[in-house]
Amino acid sequence: MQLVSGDANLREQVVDQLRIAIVSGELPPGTVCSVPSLARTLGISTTPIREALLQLTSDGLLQPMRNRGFRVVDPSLDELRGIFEVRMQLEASAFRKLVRMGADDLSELEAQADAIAESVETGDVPRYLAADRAFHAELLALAGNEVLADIVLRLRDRMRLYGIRSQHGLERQKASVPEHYRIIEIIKRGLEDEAEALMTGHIMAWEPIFTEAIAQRNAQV
Amino acid sequence: MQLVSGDANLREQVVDQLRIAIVSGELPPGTVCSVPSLARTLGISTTPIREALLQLTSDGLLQPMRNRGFRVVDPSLDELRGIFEVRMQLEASAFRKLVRMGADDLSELEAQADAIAESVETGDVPRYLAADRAFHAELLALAGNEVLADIVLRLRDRMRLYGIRSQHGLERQKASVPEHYRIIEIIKRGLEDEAEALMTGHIMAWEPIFTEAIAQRNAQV
DNA sequence: GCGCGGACGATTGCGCGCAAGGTGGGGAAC
DNA sequence: GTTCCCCACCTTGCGCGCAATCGTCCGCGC
Repeated sequence: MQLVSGDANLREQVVDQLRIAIVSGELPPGTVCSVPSLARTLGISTTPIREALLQLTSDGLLQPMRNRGFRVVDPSLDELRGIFEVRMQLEASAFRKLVRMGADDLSELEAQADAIAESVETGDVPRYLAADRAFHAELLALAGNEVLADIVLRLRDRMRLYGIRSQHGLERQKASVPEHYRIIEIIKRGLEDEAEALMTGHIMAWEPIFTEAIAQRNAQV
Repeated sequence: MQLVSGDANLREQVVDQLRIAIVSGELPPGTVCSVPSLARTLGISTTPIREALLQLTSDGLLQPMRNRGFRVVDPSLDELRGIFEVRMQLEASAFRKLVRMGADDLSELEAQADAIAESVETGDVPRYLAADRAFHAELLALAGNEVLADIVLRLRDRMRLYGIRSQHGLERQKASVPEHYRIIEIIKRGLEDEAEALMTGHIMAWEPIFTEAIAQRNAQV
């Protein structure tokens, strides 16, 4: 893991890098991070490390082990199911609300949909993830409930993305491309009846992929 | 504000105390807290203070002002509406699911419902809040989605309780007593059709009370 | 061979100092 | 009186050391 000098303060850099390392599987579940060891590895002081680990603990990615360090939590199937259940409800209802309200400026959505399509074309998985996240963030912002948007985005950032590069994962990425354009079209035309079903399917299609990936991982261990 | 020696570490004590002070209105919106000033006030070092303020910032109760301190965020009506919208959806569907599944042990719920009734009887508002929170926490736990339960409880802990002691607030407390018993009865009898409406009403009945309280406060300033 | 105890090592939580940076107010200039 | 500039104060973010605590491992006794 390497710190990039993008953000100003060290704490946020550590949070971002560790989160990526955890959700991508680079830091497998069960790995124990400690404040002093990470400080040595990254060549910085313990203070921003400690603050970052506390943040990730609050986010549900780490769990503290008294005087032993912070352990990367096991992504249980129950947790995954719980996350998908909440996301499905909130994003579907937010989308339906957005379709009912209508929206003026869909250019950002269109730009991100294009970025998603290009990423799938070129096989650029990190860019796909970033663009997909940005697309849904914009969608949620348009729906006009910041609290809901914040919750959903945090849930996204908490999910392990183990199956993303699998055969099924790549197929799902490809299948998601037209769905994003369809989402935009539904907003433009105000097709409220189609909204909920499309969004539900769009989200839940990922569940078996992640479930399978986590189940495989658990079977290995 | 005073630190109680209940929890072990100072950080959590500070978080809890500050959260109570903020949601109760003891620390009005706009108040600026700084790490060194709070450290002097509480007579402890800056480190646990700083960690607590970062936590509350992440929870949405404070917002950092570069080199000026942490400001208690203004509880906008939009935010309140957003919180209620999410809570309504999640708690109602979780309750419906629980009624469908059924539950074995409702003794904890009954105990908390009794505590709620007693608190209203004696006018013990803090105890009412604690018991009501515990009741709904148990309800969410029985529904079997930890992720959802965590989200809802965090939203509860984020809401300002300004109107709780008003005339309408006290009336609402009294009206909520039979509703809690009714909730238990609905689980016992598996009355799935009544579940969603009751829970929605039970939650949303508070919205105008808090809305009014916040609107009044905003009008004063 | 097996169970137990004590010491070692590592970790957390907290206290504290310091450099960098921004805010606001007071004083000077016009 | 108004405006502008500069300085002093306060803040954040980070580095670092220390006491208390817990897990672990090795050696000793049985």
